[in-house]
Amino acid sequence: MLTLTAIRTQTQEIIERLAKRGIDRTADIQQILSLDESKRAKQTLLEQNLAKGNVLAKEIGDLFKSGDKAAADEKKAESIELKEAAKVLETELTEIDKQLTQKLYEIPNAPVAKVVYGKTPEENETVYEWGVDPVLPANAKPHWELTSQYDIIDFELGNKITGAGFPVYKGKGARLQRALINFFLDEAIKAGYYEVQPPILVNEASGYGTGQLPDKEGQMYHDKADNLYLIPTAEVPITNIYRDVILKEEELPIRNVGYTPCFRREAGSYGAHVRGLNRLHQFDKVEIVQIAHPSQSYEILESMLEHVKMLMTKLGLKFRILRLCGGDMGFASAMTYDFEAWSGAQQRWLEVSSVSNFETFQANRLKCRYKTKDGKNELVHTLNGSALALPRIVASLLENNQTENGINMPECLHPYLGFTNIN
RNA sequence: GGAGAAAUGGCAGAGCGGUUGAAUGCGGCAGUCUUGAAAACUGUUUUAGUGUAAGCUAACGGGGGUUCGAAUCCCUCUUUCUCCGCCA
Repeated sequence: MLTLTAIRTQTQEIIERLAKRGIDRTADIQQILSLDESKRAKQTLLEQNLAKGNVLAKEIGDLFKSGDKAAADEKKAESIELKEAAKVLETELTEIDKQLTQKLYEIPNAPVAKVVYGKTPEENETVYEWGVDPVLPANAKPHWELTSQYDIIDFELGNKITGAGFPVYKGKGARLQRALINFFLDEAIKAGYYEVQPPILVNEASGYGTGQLPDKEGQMYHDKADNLYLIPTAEVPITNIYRDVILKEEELPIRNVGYTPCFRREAGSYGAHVRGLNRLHQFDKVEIVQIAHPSQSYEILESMLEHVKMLMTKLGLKFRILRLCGGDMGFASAMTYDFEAWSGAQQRWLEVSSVSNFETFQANRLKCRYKTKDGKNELVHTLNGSALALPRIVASLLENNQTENGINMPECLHPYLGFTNIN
């Protein structure tokens, strides 16, 4: 969530930046400011009351020691009165605070200067493009036909075992998954990331920490018996490692990478554009996460883009990078770049990675700070990106590399695959 | 899953109803000494809110309660440890 300090000191700027998402939050911001004001007023009253109570309690203690019971009892009565008043104040304060927090949770992050105004994906800016159109055979097929032709991914079998969106990877299909995961992890480690293997179920606090809750409650699978959520991305557990943590300034930046399966309910999406691997309920992803000094976070965002670019280039997939417009950005992000791979047979771009800087938005909820040299605690910036998500990479690889004699695998995967061609 | 014990500052570890934000040790930081370092000695060392500041308030795993007053008593949840059971 946005910090109260920012809302208080840069009110107008925040409103203008939020407007880039195509929303007007002026009224909400004003309400937050007035709630904040009445909260502080109430708090001052309560604290004055408590201070009096503390003095009284001490006096009563002293009177008891000196044996002056009558005087002590008199003060006791006064103390009880104070306490009742305090109880009322406290209830009021809690109520105001609840409203304030609720309001703060509802405000998305404010896009930074570079982000353009826009409401739809069409308004995203293309900032980079690489690769050439694949040359496909005359009867080129979309991946969902290729996967059944070569029997490497079985959607029907997944339907039987679990349901739609839970495919079974078979034979070379399964090995391709494993190869990609290992390739992505190894490349990240080479680039200086530290591998972690986090839990794939998280508690409620973690969901709030990275902003999935309360915003995207319905998008996560929820185990009600134990109140745990299946992660929609490794970002959640990996970033939450740093919840309630105060880091040393020299520890920054922290660079973590992790592979996990990801689970998304994707409620309400149907149709041809979500066919095959285009949208799944369970998929695999290697995620890079950085905890950064605020002065370095945009430099780091660039370096993360470079890393993903390198992966795409090695895989030989034609791709482009979009800087998302305000309206297309995720709730918690201050700036996001999407990578899209070209899908030759579908003749469309498929989103394969999303790299974002959240600035202090997550850190504020997580209470992740670093200690400056003069001993002050400041919020860190958090960043993350897919490097990469598998299904659409697989879709593009299969479609773009299909030939009359099978599907050729890119060279970078050969050592991981143990074969060079799916036929 | 059953039985028992426990949870205190960066760490170890006292305190078990009267001022305790918390003894002591270690670690960290600053200084004295030293050519420098070590040792020794001295000082300092949690966080959040509020306030221009002095200060005030809150926090001893989380939540609730008893009391004029709770780290200390009670309830509850969570976690950890020991023993038993089960088990990849």
